[in-house]
Amino acid sequence: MKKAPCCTHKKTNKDLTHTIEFLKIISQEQRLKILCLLKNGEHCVCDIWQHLDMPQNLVSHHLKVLKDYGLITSRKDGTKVLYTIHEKAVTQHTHLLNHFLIPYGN
Amino acid sequence: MKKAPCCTHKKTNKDLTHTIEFLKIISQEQRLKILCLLKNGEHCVCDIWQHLDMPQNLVSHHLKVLKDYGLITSRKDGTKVLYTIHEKAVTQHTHLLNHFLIPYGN
DNA sequence: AGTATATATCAATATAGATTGATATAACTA
DNA sequence: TAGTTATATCAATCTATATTGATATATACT
Repeated sequence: MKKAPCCTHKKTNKDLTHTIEFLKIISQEQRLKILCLLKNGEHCVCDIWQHLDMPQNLVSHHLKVLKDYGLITSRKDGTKVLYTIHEKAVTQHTHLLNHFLIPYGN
Repeated sequence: MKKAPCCTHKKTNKDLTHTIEFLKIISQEQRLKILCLLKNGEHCVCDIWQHLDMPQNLVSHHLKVLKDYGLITSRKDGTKVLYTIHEKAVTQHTHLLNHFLIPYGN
């Protein structure tokens, strides 16, 4: 049986690990909603928790997860902290994902 | 604050639920490996568990999850069961995912 | 300085789901 | 029919992580 590249090559295996990490992070309703909200512009934490109707500390926690993995960035503005999607990083990860799902030439 | 479509519209909310289900299913190393293996051709269960070095019953279980969600199909061939990726379904789900992550016009 | 608002952190609990071991079913072969 | 191979199912356990409640920090305002 011919071995598939996704499971043999070291580089591809590393890519797989990264893709799984990425997927585990975004496969969570609250976090995907946050990303979707941020993809169209900068928002502070209070915007987010009021809009998504979830506790402030939980939003902060999810934002930390997203930021730690480089999917969003932040900047301070007075007492507020404004978050933005890191479009380039997200795009790179989705491209990597497609690599594992879509056959060559599609 | 202008509400983002991903969280307001009923249709989009339904899409979000489906996308989350899809992501939860593929955000699992063994399952993504299986999909990656199947994306380049049909394989029986014994191919898969031998190739991915995991117990047969676990492979069967993951295959069931993937099939129940329509990401793969199967056909019998004697004692063997051959599985294939359902390319169209996978592509549809990845498109839906991009909708939640990539800003309009990108 | 004292109060209010915005955000972050931490420990504890709850919960979903991956994995394992044992066993069942189904088809082919001698 | 008995034995062998391929696959599926079930119950039990293990593990990761989302959520909650309480609290800390940091900035702005009077």
